[in-house]
Order: sequence, then C-alpha cells, then structure tokens
Amino acid sequence: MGRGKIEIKRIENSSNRQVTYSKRRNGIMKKAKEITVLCDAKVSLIIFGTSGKMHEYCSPSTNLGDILDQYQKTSGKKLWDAKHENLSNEIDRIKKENDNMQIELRHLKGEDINSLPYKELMAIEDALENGLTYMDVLDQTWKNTKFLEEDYKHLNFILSQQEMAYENAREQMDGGYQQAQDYNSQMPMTFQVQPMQPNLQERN
Amino acid sequence: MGRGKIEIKRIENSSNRQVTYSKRRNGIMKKAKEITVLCDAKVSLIIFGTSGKMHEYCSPSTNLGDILDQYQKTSGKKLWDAKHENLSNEIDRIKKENDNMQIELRHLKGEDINSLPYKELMAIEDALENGLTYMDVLDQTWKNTKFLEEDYKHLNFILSQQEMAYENAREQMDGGYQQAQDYNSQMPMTFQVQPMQPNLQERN
DNA sequence: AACTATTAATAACT
DNA sequence: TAGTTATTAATAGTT
Repeated sequence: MGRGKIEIKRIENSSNRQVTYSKRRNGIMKKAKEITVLCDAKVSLIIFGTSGKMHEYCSPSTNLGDILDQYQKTSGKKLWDAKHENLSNEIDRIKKENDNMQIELRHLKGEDINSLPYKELMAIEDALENGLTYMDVLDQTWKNTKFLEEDYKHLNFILSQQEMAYENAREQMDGGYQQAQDYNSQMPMTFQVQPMQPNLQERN
Repeated sequence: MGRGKIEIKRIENSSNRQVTYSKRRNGIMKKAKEITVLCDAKVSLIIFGTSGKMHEYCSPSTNLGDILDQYQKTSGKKLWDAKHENLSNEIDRIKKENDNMQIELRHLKGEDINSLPYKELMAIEDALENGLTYMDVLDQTWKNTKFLEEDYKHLNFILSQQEMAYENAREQMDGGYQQAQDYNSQMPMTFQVQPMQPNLQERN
C-alpha cells in the first residue's frame, strides 16, 4: 500500500527504515485502539525501536499488570521468574507455620488436660523438625527418665524417713522420757531434706 | 476500508463484532510481524477477546520477559517489582506475627522435649509401628497422663497424711509447748510435692 | 469462509 | 522532518 509494493524484509536504508517505523508504529497503535473499541478487546502493545525508545498502548479498561496476570493464567507461562515464585512459596510456608502456631496457641491457652499430651507431642515434633534424629529424642528422653526415677526414689526416701520419725516419736511418747534428745537427733534430718529437684514446678 | 466507512465505536451485533475481531486481530498481528522485520523493532502484542481467549505476538529476537524488563527500565513503571515489594512486605508482616507467636509459645510452654517421659515416647513409637493413627496415639497419651497425674496425687496425699500424723504425734508429745508454731510454718514447704509432670530440664 | 467494493495505510516522492 | 499522493493492503458488508 504505497507507491509500490515492498518485500517484507529489513529496510537497509536507515532513514527509510526510521520513517517506515514511525509511520507503521502509528498505524499499529491506531489499529490497537480501534480493535479495543470496536470489539471490546483487551490489548497490550509494547514496541521498541532500534533507538531504544519505547511506545506503548494498553486498553483503557485495564492496565498492563492485569493483562500480564491474565496472560500467565491463560498461557501457563511464567513471567516473573523464580524470584517471584520463591517469595510466594516463602509466604505459603510461613503462613502454614503461622496456622500451626495459632492452633498450638489455642490448645495451650485452652489449658485443658488435653494440652498435656499435646504439648509433649508438639515438643517431639519441634525437636524432629529442628533436625534432631529420632534417636536423639529417645536418648534425651532416656536421660530425663533417669532423673525422674531419682526423684521418685527421693520421694520414697522422704516418705520412709517420715515414717521412721513418726514411729520413733510414737515409741518414745508411749514409752519414755528421752524424747527431746532423740527427737532432736532425728527430726532435723527429716525436715531439712530439700527436694533434689528444685525445679519441680507446676506447669503453665 | 470496506464496503463502507464505519464509526469507531463498539459493534453492537455480537456476531459482527466477533468476525471483525477475528479479522482485525489477524491484521494487527501481521502488522506487528511486518514492523519487526522491516524496522528491527521489538514488539510485544497481547490481545484478549471477550471470550477470554488470548492471542500473542512477540518479536522472534526476544521474549516477553526481556521486553517487560526493558519496559520497566525505560518507563520507570514497575510491573512485578511492585509485586515483589508487596510480597516482601507481606513476608515481613507475617514473620513478625510469627515471632510474636513464638515468643508467646515459649512463654506458655516453658518446656521442651525434655519433659517427655521415656516410656511415653516408647509407647508412641510402638503404637505408630503397629499402624495406629496419630489420633490414637494422642488418645493413649492422654490416658497415660491421667494415670501419672493420679500417681502424683496419691503420693502427695500420702505425704500430707504422713505430715499430719507426725504433727499430731508431736503435738501430743510436746503437750502444749509453743515451739510447734515454728515447725508449722516451715514444714509444709518441705513436703509440698509439686506434682504432675515435673518440668524436668537437662542439668549438665 | 470466500468475495469484492471500498476505505485505510503507507512507500515513494516532494 | 513533515506533507502529498499514487498505490497497495485491509477489511465491511455481502454471498
């Protein structure tokens, strides 16, 4: 469509090329606008000339971002690279973590009896998630069990001491007058025993 | 350019619009290809029809990603950089929320894996190996916890009984001396058993 | 989907 | 660089 037919191949004459570029660019822009108006189409048109200057058209009803979103949804192709995806994955991961913690908090704040085994199981999960092996957990727990046993032994010891002291006191009360001395020599021992595990505390 | 001149406004007849869309879309595509060849231009053209179907052209020398990169550099407008920023902000926000919850959790729990009795852990292991579900294990653990709780209560009860018995014996023995007051104010501390899953911690 | 009369785009020219 | 015009290309209405 001009004074003569042209072959569609690179225009070697630089200024001719530049002129043709300018004219045809305007032509495409106009066509783009027209099709959006005539046919309710959404169009994004981006053109870079050899000089690096950019020209753009985007349907007035939307914006480039939305069009590109739709582009990705429709085509399945990804534009924003791994970086974007990594961020999205990160968000998903953290949100999941968040949800779990919220559940955990709800359980803990509930303070019902169910929270006891729950907390323990969560503790195991935490430990395993933190890179400990199952054997690590077992080993650690075993050690603590030893301490627990000692606590029980200690409690039993206190109990037997109590019993002995009580028996002695009763014997002396029943039978004699030496009570004060015997009492002093035995009772303090009993009563001075402090728990071996000072960190026996109520939970929560 | 047709049998008659048309006004550039939405074509109300649906099938006419569809036909015109198809024709003009091809026309623009052709023009886009031609300008890239004739003038060494870089072109991205994305068109969505009302049906949602997409048609795309991109200069063969590049790809849409590169064009959009150049678009951002040239125009200064942000496409996915803005998205990146939003995502980053989102991550920061959630992470903060996360940290707060973790602090709260640490505070509430005040315990770790060390509190888990060895036997319970073994029981869990066995149960899981035997094909029980996680819920079964939770249930079983809960029951075990109830038993343990009873044990502690029982121990505590025995101790307090012991103490009471001893106090009675001593009162009778002393016959009215006021020293008893001193003991009364101290003894309970000694025998106070804090039950229910002591907060055992490692002590190395 | 193909045709064609007509308009629109544009290559060469000024 | 911008305007003109002869000519081709696109396409609206038709078949």
